[in-house]
Amino acid sequence: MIEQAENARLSRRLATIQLDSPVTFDSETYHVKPPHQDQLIDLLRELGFTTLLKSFQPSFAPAETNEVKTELVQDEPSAQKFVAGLPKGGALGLQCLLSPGSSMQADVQGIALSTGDKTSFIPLDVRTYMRPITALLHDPTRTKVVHDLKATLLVFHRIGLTLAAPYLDTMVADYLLNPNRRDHQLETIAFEVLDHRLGTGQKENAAPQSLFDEDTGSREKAAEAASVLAKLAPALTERLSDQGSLTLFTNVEMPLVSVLAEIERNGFLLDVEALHRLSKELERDLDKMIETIEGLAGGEFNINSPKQLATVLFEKLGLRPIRKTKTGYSTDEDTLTQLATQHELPAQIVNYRSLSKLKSTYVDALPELVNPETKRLHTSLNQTVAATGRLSSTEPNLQNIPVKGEYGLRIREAFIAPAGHTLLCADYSQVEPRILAHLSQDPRLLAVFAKGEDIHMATAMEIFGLSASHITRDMRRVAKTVVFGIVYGISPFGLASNIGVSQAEAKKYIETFFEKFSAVRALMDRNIEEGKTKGYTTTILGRRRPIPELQSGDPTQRGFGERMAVNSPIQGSAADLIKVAMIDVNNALHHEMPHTKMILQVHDELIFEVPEKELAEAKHLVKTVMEETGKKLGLSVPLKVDLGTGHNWRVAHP
DNA sequence: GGGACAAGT
DNA sequence: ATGGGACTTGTCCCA
Repeated sequence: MIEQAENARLSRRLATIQLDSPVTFDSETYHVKPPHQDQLIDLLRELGFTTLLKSFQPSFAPAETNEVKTELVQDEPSAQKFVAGLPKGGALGLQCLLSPGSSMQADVQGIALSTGDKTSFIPLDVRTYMRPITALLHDPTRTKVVHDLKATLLVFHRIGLTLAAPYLDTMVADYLLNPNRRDHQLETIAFEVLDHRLGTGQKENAAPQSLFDEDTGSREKAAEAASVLAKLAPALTERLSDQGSLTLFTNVEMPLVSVLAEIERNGFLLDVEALHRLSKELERDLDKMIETIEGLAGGEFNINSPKQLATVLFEKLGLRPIRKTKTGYSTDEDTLTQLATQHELPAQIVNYRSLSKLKSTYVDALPELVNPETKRLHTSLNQTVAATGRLSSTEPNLQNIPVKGEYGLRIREAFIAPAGHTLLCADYSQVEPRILAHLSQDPRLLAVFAKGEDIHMATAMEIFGLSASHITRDMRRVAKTVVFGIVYGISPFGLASNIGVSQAEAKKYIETFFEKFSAVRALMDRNIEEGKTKGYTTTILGRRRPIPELQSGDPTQRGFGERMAVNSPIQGSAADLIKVAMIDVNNALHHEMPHTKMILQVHDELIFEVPEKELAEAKHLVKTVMEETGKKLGLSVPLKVDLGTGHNWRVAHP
């Protein structure tokens, strides 16, 4: 509308202007036309513009309806009739209908079950008719197809229901098929795989039907989802099989789901009182620091605002900016450390920032997340976020609890074991370098690990060409950083800024490393080459990661892609490995020591809560099973697990 | 809602 | 002339 008025105005104006060049103006050309629906939807989905996609979806609602014919089951005979009428075995779609509210507190109002052509909805207010249904939920010949299985398992557990394997979680399946995507919603998958527009089945303001007397729309929606789930199963299975990920999916990712649910349910005990005391202490320290800082700055300002800080540093105090961000001058730690030579203020800011971070993110935030019923901290371990195959942790993120600095360690101290129990931390020692050795088959690296030598010492000896007795702590530190850099896809610049040497010096280290461990260079070249020709990289268990950046014309983008191509197989294989270990350890614990509970995974580390009496036994079991995982997966190097124990995470950390 | 920054592996 | 380590999540500021 606005465009039209604008166009008309413009046409009139142009008509009054004498033009020298023969430009024709046709205002029609400038009219905004409706988008090319299908192309737009495809593009938005490909780019992961979920919110935009949703905003477009309603206007594209197709004329046809996806309504699913559904039986309502609310007594034993009808339950029996439904179950008896189902074809034997195969996929059973399951969708819970939750009461409104957060997933942790929500109640199950009912469940929809479907084989694809037969669908039923079972309200869960009365339980007398549940027997045939629970038999169905435990039928080992039926694959339970669920979207976000972990959430379903958690909710089921709360209401005393169980769901037996085998499972097919469509969310996780889609993650293995498209690990770069952030969005793995059922709606998106259904549309892409089945061309089915979910949620269009129910009409707006549908009149209540006699069959579904309450909340008709939601019940229909659950039924439709269940039916779609059943239909997705064969298609997703085929896709996974085609890309060589079906074994990973079936033998690792699916069994892992219930392990993760269990970890989340177990939770971590937190010493809230200790954190409260720490908070007071930090507050005092921070107040003092604010005074000092404002004294040095010559006035009040918001230290938490990088923008205001930049004004103080670079305008008021006239310090020379080191580098720019998109929006202004950078004030990150690296910059401030450099500025520290010119003025007292920057060092104070660095200090203030680190304490302020600890206080707001951990000390004050963690107690708020303690579940009032269990009195414990229940993180969410997400299986479908990290593109490399790692897990991620949210609400709270327990994978980035501080480990450095006095205050950082005091925070770890607040993660405790209950009376009569102790924490057991089991840490894979240098998994990534070991995987590097395995993937590259570099003879020197293999030898180092076979002999159980110190990898960083060994590389230091090679890089500097010295015998063990001549390697200083600093040389070992440099070697360690070089190995890390190699794993991440190194550049001389990155390494140089990391170890504080010149770029030329860093380049020399890298070159020497590659001379001594030439199979490692060959591996990287191979990873990049494979990424370029196939479009994706793979891990030891066949996990894929597409790297479209490798095809980019932009050298920066391509460089980025090359580093991902180097890092993803290593980081991803490490993720594969620990996932297998988690499943095996959990199984062993269930069989042999049911009172020892796994309570967290932090990428290469597993944490357990153990009754003190079982500690010796648990240590042995955990270490053995974790180290056996390497042999099980055919690794060319032994795996080493370090153990630590104690009543809090600080002392238990190896 | 995006950017800057900082915490972890 | 400037920029090149991977993967995350949470907090804060600011438009």
